[in-house]
Amino acid sequence: MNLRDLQYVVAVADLGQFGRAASACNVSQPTLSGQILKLEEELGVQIFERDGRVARVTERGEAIVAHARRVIRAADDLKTAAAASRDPLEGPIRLGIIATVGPYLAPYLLPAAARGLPRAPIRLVEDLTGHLLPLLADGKLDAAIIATDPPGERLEEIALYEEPFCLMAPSGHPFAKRKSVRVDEIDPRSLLLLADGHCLRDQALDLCGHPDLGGATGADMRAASLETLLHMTAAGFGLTLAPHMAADGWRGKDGLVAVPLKGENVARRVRLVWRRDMPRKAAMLALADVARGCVAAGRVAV
Amino acid sequence: MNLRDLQYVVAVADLGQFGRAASACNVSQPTLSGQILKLEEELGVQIFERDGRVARVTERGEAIVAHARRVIRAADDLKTAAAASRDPLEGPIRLGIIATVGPYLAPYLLPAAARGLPRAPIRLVEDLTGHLLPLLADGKLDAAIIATDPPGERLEEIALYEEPFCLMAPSGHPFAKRKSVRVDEIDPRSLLLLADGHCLRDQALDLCGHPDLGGATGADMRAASLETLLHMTAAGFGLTLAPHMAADGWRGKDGLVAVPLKGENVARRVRLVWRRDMPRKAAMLALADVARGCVAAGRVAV
DNA sequence: ATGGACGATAGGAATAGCCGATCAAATCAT
DNA sequence: ATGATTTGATCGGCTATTCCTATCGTCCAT
Repeated sequence: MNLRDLQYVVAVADLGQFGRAASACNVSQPTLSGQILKLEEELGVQIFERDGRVARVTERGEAIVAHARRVIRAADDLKTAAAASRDPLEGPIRLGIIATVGPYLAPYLLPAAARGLPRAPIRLVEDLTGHLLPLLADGKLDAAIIATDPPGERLEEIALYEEPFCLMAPSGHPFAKRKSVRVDEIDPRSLLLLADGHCLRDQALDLCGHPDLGGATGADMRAASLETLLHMTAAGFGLTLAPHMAADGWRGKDGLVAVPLKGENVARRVRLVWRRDMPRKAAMLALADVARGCVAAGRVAV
Repeated sequence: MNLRDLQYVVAVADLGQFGRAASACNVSQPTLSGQILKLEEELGVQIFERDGRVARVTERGEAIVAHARRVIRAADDLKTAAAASRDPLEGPIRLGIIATVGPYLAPYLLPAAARGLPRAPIRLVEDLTGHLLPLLADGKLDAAIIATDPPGERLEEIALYEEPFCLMAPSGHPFAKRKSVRVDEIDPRSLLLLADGHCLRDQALDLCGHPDLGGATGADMRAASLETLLHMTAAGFGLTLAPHMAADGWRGKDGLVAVPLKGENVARRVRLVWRRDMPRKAAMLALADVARGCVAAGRVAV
């Protein structure tokens, strides 16, 4: 058995074809075929079902493939650890970030990181929490910035900042003139919400209640971005909860007013998370420092 | 990089010498030296410090070695998974068992397992919980039978049975004639205890109090085995808490009486634990069934 | 039926891994 | 101090593995 063979197996499992897998691995198709055949014989398990069209993973093969992924991830970690032991702050950091933080933090974070971590270029991936965490677990991301409790013990986290929510109301709205609004004053049916999967959607529903009403909110919005939501709010379609950094971008613009919220937990905790096995903890801590610096020094948020 | 190279690294780290490591790996010393040298160059990290006498792991090497162990364990798991996918119930099970369970359960468990799991011979390792758990984590054991909560999320467990404690008293003792004794009636200073590291010692102290007195119990015993303790008790040196299965062995013998205990938590929960990554869960569940069968069917315990 | 896509097979070339023999440095015993 | 011993590195040659190109068989779609 061999690390390379396992990479071949994973490639076939991912791409569904021997030929594609071979070119992805930069070897010829016969080479890959032969090695996999040999491995199957060595293990006594047929991993793939070849029916001429596609290569499917057999039921017994599934376990093998899963373990192969684990081995490869561990080997990658070893290489990363070796590189990190030269200089943990050197080498690219693949950073996931949720869609309701990315647009507002990135413009500050990226330049700050370029200064604070000059040898560690940041590659940003913006997506939903539910998509980022598997990528993280798979070793396809080095870290992620999210706003919910990370699941399980396999992840390590460090808090970046607390970000209060604001109620966003069109300027004509009765709330627009208020100093503050209590969460229980807000009619959840008037709330405009993001699409499923955005943690901000769940947090807004948690705060303003009635998640049991299902999707029966006023406009029944499933907006793909916070900006869409804010435009809709300005146009008078309803109200929105926005994190402070998003609200800040609209300060001074016409048509939309940010009103502080009163109540329990009217803030979200934004944190940096990474796999506990990831060998560049020093880089993670440095990145967290940079991010905290953005928030503290800049005009950004809380 | 290669799985074999990583095995070489781990062998050197474990044995402290290139030569020994080479023979442990069944290769010549020049081969092993060469491969490790090549790996060090490839990773850009000097893993070992050669000073002519011993090969020490460098500080930067420590991380590499730790990751290498992880890779190898994952690869071993893959092989195990392959074998298990043929028949999970085939192949030896290396089973750790704590010293206060082993002598009483093993005589029933081993024959029962030989019948219930005929193709999975049990290799029993008796030791303290604190020694078994690292062996388990290292993949040097497949499972362990312990009586405390397993730490962390990396282990999976299944309860086997609840085993009440009995107060063991010499036949002349006032408690010997009682139907039952409350734990708070027992003077902890009269308790004979096992050596440090036995969970039963801690459990006895938890029940009868005064762990803050340090070792100031009556006879200040640190017995290595429960049998020693029971003999001491029979000889009148004090009292002992014994799990039901151990007490049962003395039933009918002169000089020692087992008295049921009253109170909270006067039982221990014996369970089977294994690494979550271990691919033979089916064998674990079958083994647990066998063990439960011993306890239920036999005259053993509760 | 036929062309195209896919994987298996065969034979030869390149590479990597291995061994025995030997060398250099450090340690130990006299 | 000095020779013996131990330990790891180096060298030359051998072997096994891995890889490639070319080719074939099979299945599917046209």
